[in-house]
Amino acid sequence: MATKTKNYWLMKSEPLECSIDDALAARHQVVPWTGVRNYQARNFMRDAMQVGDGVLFYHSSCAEPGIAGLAEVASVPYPDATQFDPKSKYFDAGAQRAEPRWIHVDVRALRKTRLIGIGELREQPALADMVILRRGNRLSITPVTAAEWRFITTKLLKTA
DNA sequence: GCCAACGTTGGC
DNA sequence: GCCAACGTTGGC
Repeated sequence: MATKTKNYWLMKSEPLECSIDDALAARHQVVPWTGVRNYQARNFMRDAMQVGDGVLFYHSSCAEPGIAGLAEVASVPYPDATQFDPKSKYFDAGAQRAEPRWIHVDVRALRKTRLIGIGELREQPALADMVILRRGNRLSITPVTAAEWRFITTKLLKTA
């Protein structure tokens, strides 16, 4: 069986909900990536992610948006329990247990990094084509190229 | 709080 | 299937 190439992702989290510190403090540093309610983002998790893929842990909707840590995909895709919980803000009345609509993976935080703000990311010619930086981008999970990953984790983070 | 951009919904 | 209205995202 052929081993697939490792892929890379940027995953947004609101730090008030789950910051990189929260993730590092979790049991085994693993958090279930619940609450994604966008089909494109779901499809990345369901169809393309593999255990061990690299993840840029990004803080969004906060005072200092940017990359805050490194993580990895830690599980295969499985149904998001919050879709069935009427008390959850992610409850989806249309989701059927027999055919779950929302699927997610677990993410393991590896380490906190210095905060690489969105402004700094935009300054890098090497990152000019990053999906996250595209005009109007709102996707909470976006693919990162191997070259972008290498640039960020070696060049931008070499002293961190 | 503003608002551009985008996804979803639902009437037709 | 079209598309206007509406809701959400997320940086600023």
